[in-house]
Amino acid sequence: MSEIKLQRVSKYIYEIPQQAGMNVPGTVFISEKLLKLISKDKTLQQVRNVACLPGILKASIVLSDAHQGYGFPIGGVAAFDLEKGIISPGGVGYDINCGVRLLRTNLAQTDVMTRRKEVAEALYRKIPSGVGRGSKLKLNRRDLDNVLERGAPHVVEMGYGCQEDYLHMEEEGCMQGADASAVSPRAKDRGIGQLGTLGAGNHFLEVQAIGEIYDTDVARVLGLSEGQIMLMIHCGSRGLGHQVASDYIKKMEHEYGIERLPDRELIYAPIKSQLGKDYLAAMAAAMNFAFANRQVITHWTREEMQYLFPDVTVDTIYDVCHNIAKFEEHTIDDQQKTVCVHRKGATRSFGPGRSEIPDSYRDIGQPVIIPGSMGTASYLLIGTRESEELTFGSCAHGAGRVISRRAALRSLRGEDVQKQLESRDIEVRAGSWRSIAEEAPEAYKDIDEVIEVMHELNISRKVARLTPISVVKG
DNA sequence: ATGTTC
Repeated sequence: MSEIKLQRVSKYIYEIPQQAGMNVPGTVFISEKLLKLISKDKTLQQVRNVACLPGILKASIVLSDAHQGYGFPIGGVAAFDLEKGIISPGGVGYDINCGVRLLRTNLAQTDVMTRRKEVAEALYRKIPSGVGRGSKLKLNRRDLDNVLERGAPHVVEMGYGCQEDYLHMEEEGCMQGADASAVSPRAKDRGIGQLGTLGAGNHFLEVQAIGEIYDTDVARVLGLSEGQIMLMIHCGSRGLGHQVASDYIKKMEHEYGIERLPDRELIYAPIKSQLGKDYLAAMAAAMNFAFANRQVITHWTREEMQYLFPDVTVDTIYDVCHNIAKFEEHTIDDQQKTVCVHRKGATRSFGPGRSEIPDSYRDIGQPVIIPGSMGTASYLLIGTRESEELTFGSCAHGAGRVISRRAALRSLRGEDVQKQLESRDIEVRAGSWRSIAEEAPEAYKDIDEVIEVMHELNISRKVARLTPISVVKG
C-alpha cells in the first residue's frame, strides 16, 4: 500500500489530492490530534479506495471520528450518481441503521441522583441486552414482515408507544422501498426473537443529565434546560441487519467478482442493477427493523420510568440513523440532483428548511444526536446548511475506538472500570465484566474534541452536553 | 456490530 499524501487546507480540513485511479479527491474533516490517532491504521487508504469507486461525486469524505472499518472507513460519507454509481454494503456497515434516540423527561437531576442504582438495576432488568440476547416480545412471521416493511408506525399500532414518537424520527420511522421478501429466511430467523433488545458492544441505554447548554434559542424550541434528565437509546438492527449485510456481500461477490477491486471489502453493485435494487430493498427492511427496535425499547423504558417516577413524562426529541444509504437531493456544481448518500458512522445533519425535518424543527434545523462511549458525555447538536455544502449534510457520529477490544481486555479489568465510574457517580449494569472492560472510556477517543471540530467547521452547532448517571450495557 | 469462527 503506497503512502497517502495529505495536504492541509485549513486548521480542520485536509485533502487527499486526486491521483491515478481516483475519481474524486478525499476530504478529511479532523483536528491534528485526532488525525494522529488514525495515522497507523488503514483509514486514509480506505478514504482513497472509496474515491476510486464508479460514479462517486465531489469527494470521498471522513469526519472527525474517522477510523478503519470494513472496506469503507467509519465516520465516512460517500455520495453516488444514480446512473453511473454503485451501492455497497460495506459503505453502510454490518449494523444497518445502528442509530440513536434521545428522549426528554420532566425530571430534574436531583430526582434521579439518589436513586441511580435502583434506576440502573430496573432498566437493566426491563430491557434485554447482550450478544445473542432474545426479547420477551414474540412476533409471528407475518408481524415480522410488517415490521420490516412498515417500521416504527407498525409497532406503535401494536401498542408500543405513540404517534408523536415516530413523527420525531428520521423518515418518520419508516424507510420507503422496503421489501420483506428481499430479506433471507435466515436473517428473519435471527431477527424474529430480537425486537426490543439492545445488543452489545457500544450499544447502550442511558439516563443522562443536561450538564451544559450552548444554544439557548434551540434548547427552548426543544424544551431543554440545564439539570434536566434525558434518556438515550443507542442500538441497531441486531442479527437481522448483520445477516442482510453478509447475505448481500456474498451475492455481490458471486455476481461481480472481487478481482478488479482495490479491496474485496469494497464489493458493490450498480444502483440500477437488479442486485443493487434488491440490496436497497433489504437494507430498507433492516432499517425499519432497527427503527422498530428503538421504538419498542422506548416504550419499555417509558413504562419502567413511569413505574419508578409516577408523574414522569417521556417524549421523543428525535431518532437518527448512523449506518445507512439513502436517496437525497443535494447541490453539486450549482446543480440540484438526487444522489445516493452512504453514511457509515455518520449522522444526517440537515439545516433549517429541509422538507425531511419534522414541522416543529423546520426553522431550527435537524437535531443531531451523538452518543459518547460508556461513562463519557454525549451531545445534542443542530444541523446546518454548511453541512449540506461540505459533507452532503452529514456530521460525525460518536467517539470511535482508539484501542482494539483485545487491547482493552489486555490492559483493563471490568471490575476496576466499574469502580472508577462509581467514584464519578455513574452507575453501570452490564451482562459481563468483559464488556465493561472492552467499552472502558480509555478505549475511545475524546468525544469533546470530535464535537469541537464539527462545531468549529459549522457542520453542526452544539446545543447541549449530556452526562451519564445510570448506564445499561450489553 | 455479530448466535464474537457457517
